Amino acid sequence: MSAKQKGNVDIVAVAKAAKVSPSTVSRTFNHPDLVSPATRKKINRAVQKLGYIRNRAAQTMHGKRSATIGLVVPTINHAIFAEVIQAFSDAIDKEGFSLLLASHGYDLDREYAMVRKFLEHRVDGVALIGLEHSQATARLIAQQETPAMAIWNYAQDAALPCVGADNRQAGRMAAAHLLELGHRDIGLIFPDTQGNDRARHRLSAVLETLEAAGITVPQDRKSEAPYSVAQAKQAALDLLAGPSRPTALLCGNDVIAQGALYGAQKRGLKVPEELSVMGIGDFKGSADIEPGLSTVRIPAETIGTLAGAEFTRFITSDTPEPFSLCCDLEQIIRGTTGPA
Amino acid sequence: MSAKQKGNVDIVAVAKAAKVSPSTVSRTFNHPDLVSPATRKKINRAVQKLGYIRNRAAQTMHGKRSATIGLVVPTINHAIFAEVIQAFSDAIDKEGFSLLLASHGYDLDREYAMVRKFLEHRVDGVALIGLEHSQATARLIAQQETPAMAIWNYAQDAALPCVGADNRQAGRMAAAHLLELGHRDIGLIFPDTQGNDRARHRLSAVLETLEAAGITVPQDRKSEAPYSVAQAKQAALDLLAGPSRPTALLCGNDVIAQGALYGAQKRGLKVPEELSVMGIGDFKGSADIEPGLSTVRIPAETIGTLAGAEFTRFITSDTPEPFSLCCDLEQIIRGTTGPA
DNA sequence: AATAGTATTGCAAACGTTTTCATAAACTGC
DNA sequence: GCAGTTTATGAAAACGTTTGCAATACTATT
Repeated sequence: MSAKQKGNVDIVAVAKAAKVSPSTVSRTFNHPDLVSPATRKKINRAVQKLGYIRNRAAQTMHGKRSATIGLVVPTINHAIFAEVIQAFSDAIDKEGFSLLLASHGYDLDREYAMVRKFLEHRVDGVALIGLEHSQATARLIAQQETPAMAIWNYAQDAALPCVGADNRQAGRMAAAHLLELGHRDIGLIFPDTQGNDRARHRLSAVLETLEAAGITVPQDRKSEAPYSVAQAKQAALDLLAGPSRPTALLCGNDVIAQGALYGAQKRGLKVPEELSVMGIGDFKGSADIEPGLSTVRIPAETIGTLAGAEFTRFITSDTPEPFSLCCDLEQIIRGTTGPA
Repeated sequence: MSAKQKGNVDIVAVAKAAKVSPSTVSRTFNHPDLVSPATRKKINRAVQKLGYIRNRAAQTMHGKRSATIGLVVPTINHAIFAEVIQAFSDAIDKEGFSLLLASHGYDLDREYAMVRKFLEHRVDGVALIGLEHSQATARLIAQQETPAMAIWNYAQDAALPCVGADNRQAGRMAAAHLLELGHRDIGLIFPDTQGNDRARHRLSAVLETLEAAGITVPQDRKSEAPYSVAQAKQAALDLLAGPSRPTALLCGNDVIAQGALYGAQKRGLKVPEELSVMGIGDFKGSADIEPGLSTVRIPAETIGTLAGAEFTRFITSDTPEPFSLCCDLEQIIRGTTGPA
């Protein structure tokens, strides 16, 4: 029927119940074609009866893959990463891998600690967000010879295989859109770029693009806010408080843009007539805000799925070749941007 | 200095380098007080030099804890669960545990598969969302004697230790608020309650509360939408299309409420003057929408943190006693609800 | 200086698998 | 029937730890 006495149902208990050797049981799981159908049936019955569950730890110890992949993200609680995590998780699950997840709160030393923790668990691979990591982290994964990859950023000369998008390009596209609409007095709300190469690349590309158009953004048009709707809203309120106000706000990502939009609405400003708001990211939900958020689409789900698929392929391949994928960006023009 | 030849730096390599026995090395990690400071120093130097990283799989196999906890959620890509996951992850990380995460997309059979997968990895505990699970899942964890807990729901007579809130109470509070404001024609937008006891409890409590006030909600005032802003928006548009429209919308959670709000705005309705919108959950961001969303606060972060803390305590305790915590709900009245 | 106790270390068995090698049995084709 | 294959199984070593037990070295007590 079911539940046998103790909890120690192992492969030899199954073997005994099926009157075969442990080796045969193991083979039934790993190379079913090598064991006769009759024996297989006997064994499966025993497995059922005893409620046997394979012990991955033991397999791992033997040198087989652990069938786990570690993913270290800055934060889970964040529209954009949640979406990649979901997609990545689904993709590797499809290949039989389990996801070990940790977050470091944008602290590269904690990132190192998390990677280390995962290596203790002998993950088959470590995936990180972005391409900026501490020396120690790089050394660790190199030395350990554990497959590693970067998600979210793409760069030709990246030290790690990566699947992501070009954040500089994203910054350029966002700025270009506002320039095309004739805006010349543009406010910027970006997060702290320390340890966040995504934000840094976007910001520098934005500034370069504007400069190329002859625009230098004065200090009082630059504001810093973390990826929080509430704090971005406050930052926007401040930016829009002065006697003169910008005609457009370019935001580090859609969360900030959403906050900025609420801030503008609170100030009673008509968007996009009196103020344009431009985001970057195109998060789930950005399309549904009223008015719909203009932004640069970074295909989070695609990136997550692709990353998971490529990484598992890389890990399971006998002849692994490095990979790198650059996902296309897209200007999404909705209702928050209009002519200056 | 660093990187030794192969990748096979194990405890005996360290032992050799430090000229002690493997047992002593092991003890240095697990019972440092049992080994002399001098020896410890020698060993630590060897560890540094060789870049040794403990092998959890081997420890696990020996019968020690795996130091992993499996968390199975309906979906990651979602405001509300992202928040609990984050809090739970942080809480167990603080106790040295790693998080194995999987999602099942509201499919209880897939949930079973995920739990099984985790048991193969010999997680020290399995945490599930909600109290509704398949028979097979229950049997599995019972038989395996793996600690298990439920997050998000609370019920006195729960089969599992749980940390969460009373979703019926949440439904009652939401309905009560609208009744107090004098609403009698109330539209409902809820997700499919199949395999989702949170939603089911909320909905039934809402209906009971309304009925107790003499109100029966006609079929054409009930709408179904998944937890998606876009689809909820559509559902709201439909509900508000008829010749007569409800004076209030009560939504299954804040994501739906957000969609409903956008739908109302799109219809050109003034909220809360012409239509009240009530949510449940108080997700991150609900406070910042314009106008701020009225809702019933379910303290996701608190729940996650508490759940993580209680669970690890339970797992590591020599004399584990079952636990259960009911987190308080709170009516949060913001700008989307007003008198009928 | 002998004894008892304590602190430190090593030996070896155990944990649950997988896999190499060897063996036995069952087929080939003549 | 017989050598040569092929197929199915088992025995045993290996993976990297932890820990109970035994052995040794040191300390304090008389």
